[in-house]
Amino acid sequence: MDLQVQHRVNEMRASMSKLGVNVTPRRAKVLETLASTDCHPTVNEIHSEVRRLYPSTSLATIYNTIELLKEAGQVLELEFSGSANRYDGLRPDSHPHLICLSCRSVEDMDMCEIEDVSLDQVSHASGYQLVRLRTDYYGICPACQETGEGSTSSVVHK
Amino acid sequence: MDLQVQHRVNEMRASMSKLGVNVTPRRAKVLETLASTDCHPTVNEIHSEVRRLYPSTSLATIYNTIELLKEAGQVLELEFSGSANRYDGLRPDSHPHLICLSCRSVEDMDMCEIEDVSLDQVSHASGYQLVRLRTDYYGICPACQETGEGSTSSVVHK
DNA sequence: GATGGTATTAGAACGATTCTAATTTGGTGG
DNA sequence: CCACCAAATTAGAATCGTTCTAATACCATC
Repeated sequence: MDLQVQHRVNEMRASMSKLGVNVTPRRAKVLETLASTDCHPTVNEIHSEVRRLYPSTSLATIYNTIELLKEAGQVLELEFSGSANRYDGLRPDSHPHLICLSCRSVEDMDMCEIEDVSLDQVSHASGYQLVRLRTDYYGICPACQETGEGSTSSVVHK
Repeated sequence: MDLQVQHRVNEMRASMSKLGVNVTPRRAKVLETLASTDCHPTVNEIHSEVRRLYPSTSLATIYNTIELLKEAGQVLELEFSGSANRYDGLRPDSHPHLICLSCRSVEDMDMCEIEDVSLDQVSHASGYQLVRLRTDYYGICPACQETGEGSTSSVVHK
C-alpha cells in the first residue's frame, strides 16, 4: 500500500478508535478503499472493492462503516437525489468540487486563487452554528466537450 | 396576488412559452406557489398547495411541471439524498443557502460582503463549461440553538 | 466450554422519483 | 354539434438508493 494511503488510513483508524469504534478487517478495507482514490466512489463501488477481499461482505456493512466515519468526521458525503451519493475519504474537510453533468464524474477543484469564505465568517454573520460547507460547480468536463456530449441543451439541463 | 409574485409568475410564463410549453391552470398554480414563498418548498408541499385549488391534481403533474421549469431555467433545484428535494422559483440563479441540520429549514443567504467566485472565472481555470454552482452552508439555525437542539453531537452529524 | 457484546448478513421496508398506460381535456376542421 | 388529434393529466406500478430488522456469526473473557 502506498505510504500516503497508509498514512491517511492511520488517521482514520485513530479517529475511529478515539470514538471507541473498533476497526475490523472489513472496515479497514473500506477505509483503505476511500483513502486510495480521489474519484469519490459510491457505496456500490466501495462494496465491490471490499468484496474482492471479503466476498461475503454485505452492503449494510459499507453503509454502517460510512456512518461511523461520518461520526468521526473522517469522510465527506456528497448527496445527490437522482443518483448514488459520493464519498471523499481523502479530504473530509469541506472543499469545492467540479461535477460533470454528462459523465457524472466528480473531481476536487483546486484553484489557488479561489478562497472560500470561512465558516466562522458566515457563522458570525448569520447566527448559525455552521459545521460544513458544500461548494460544487456543475457543468461539462473537458473530455465530454470533446465527444460532443456537452453541446445539447438537454444534457445541460439534465 | 402580490404584485411582485405576479411579476415573477409572468417571467416564468414567458420563459415557458418561449420553449413552446403551454401554461395550463394547474401549471400556473405551480408557478404561483413557487413564486409566493422563499421557503424552498418540496414537491409534496407544492402538491398540497395546488390541490387546494385543483383537488384531483396528481403528483406526476408537479414533477412534470418542475421538469419543464428546469428546462426553462426558471427554478433552482436543491438535491438531497435523504429527504425530498427543495425548489427555489423566486431566484433560479445559483446562490448560497443556509441549511439547518436540525429542523431542515433552508433559507437564502444574503450577505453583501460575500462574493461568489464567478462561473466564468472557474470555467476558464478548469476547462469545464459550467452552468451552475451550489453553495450551501450546513449548521444549526438560531431558533434550534435556543431550544437546545443544536447541542448534541448526534444532531450535528445526522 | 459457556456467556455476552459487537459485527455482519440477507432481505424486507421505505421514500422520493420516474415511468407507463389509460383517460381526459381542449382546440380545429368538418 | 360532432369527430378527431395532440397535449395534459391521472393512478398506480416500477425503480433505486438508503435504512431498518431480526437472525446469525464472531470473539474475547470468564
